[in-house]
Amino acid sequence: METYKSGNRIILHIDVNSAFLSWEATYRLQHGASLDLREVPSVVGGNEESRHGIVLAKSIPAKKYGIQTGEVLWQARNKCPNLIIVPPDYSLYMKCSTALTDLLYEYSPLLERYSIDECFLDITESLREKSPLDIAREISNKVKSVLGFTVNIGISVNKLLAKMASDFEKPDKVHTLFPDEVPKKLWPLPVRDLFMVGRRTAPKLYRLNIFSIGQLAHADPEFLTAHFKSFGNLLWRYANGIDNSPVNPFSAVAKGIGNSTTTPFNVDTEREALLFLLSLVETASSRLRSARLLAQVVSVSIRKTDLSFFSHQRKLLTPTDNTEVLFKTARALFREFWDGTPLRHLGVAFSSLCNDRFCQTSIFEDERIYKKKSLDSSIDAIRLNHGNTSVVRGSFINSGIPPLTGGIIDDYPGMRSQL
DNA sequence: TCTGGGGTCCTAGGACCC
DNA sequence: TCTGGGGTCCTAGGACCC
Repeated sequence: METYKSGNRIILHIDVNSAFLSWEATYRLQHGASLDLREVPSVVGGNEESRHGIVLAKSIPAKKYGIQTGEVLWQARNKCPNLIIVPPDYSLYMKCSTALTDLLYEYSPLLERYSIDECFLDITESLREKSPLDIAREISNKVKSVLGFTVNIGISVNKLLAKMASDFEKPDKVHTLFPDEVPKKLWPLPVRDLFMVGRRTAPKLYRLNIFSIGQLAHADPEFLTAHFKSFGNLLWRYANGIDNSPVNPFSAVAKGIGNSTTTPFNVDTEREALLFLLSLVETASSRLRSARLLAQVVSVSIRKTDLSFFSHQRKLLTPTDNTEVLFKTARALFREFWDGTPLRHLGVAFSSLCNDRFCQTSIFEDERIYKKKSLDSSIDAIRLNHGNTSVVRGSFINSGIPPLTGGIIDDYPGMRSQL
């Protein structure tokens, strides 16, 4: 039986089951642990003392207690008193993610890394005598035997349907969702399950008497456009399984680089706020330089203790990767819009990026910029060779504020909210 | 004693230009 | 002396993803 037609592309969506938790469990088993975290109620969670205490990933037994990703840890513990909580190890997760993509490249070069634990793979040209289901099962078995963790794989003719398919029953399952299966497999699902229907859009759809994906698919596109603008049309197309976006192996080119942090304590003085901003700029600008990028837009964001969020941004005359220039811009922005109320979160982001070899530099750049550049690159090199704490700005000493804030993860694609 | 940190994309309004 | 229309750029905010 052929549920796919020749002429269609065949796309797989590979999704690691409970990624952080599976990777943590696999690593621990390989290093002598006797307990498999996946088999007991457990979560990967942040540090509660520094106000990072939320659930980052949960085991399936933990899910049965109603524990949800993003939930605060004390709530999770209330739901399950003997919950095991382990801290995250992002460098391990990056290694596991890379090991997965290396394995997938054996099946097709048309691989798009969608997030740390999700990939799209276009296997149209790799099919030959095998069926898509055969290849998916082969990949699934190989990942399990070679890497030790399980994946869900969705198969269809486009990325949207493949992604929806991989979200069906878990873990360690392969599902198809070909266009002729859409009415039976996709349309009965709650509309909230559709990709791009989030916590704000779902209630708006309910008010329009749309509760299932099928009801959305059968709604009048013009009616949806009237309520949601162009987003309404996107929703209608997704509900009908329509998506023409290609698997893009080059999607990893960064459009923005940012660092943000929830501060361990409320920040209510400018001095402390600026130190946090500086420590964020230090890591974000060093990521910029190691990716050989310059930024032309600097933005600063804050979150107040009531969780309200504000941001300000400014475009520079000349793109730069210089820590001092970027920090001074961030400082000016912050001073312009902070009203002195206590903050629980600060962020810095750089965008309008361009390659440092092809960027237009200003004719007003003077010689001092070369000294600044060489200072930045010297500090980067020392930190690389001797650790991040080997060179630290004096203003941080005895401040209680870390001199560098935010992870330095290179060559890692960001997430896109659309396919 | 509230909810992390990394992203992308879209929209609306204002400034400014011709 | 009273005002059109089209276009681009910039900025803030809000939605979504994992």
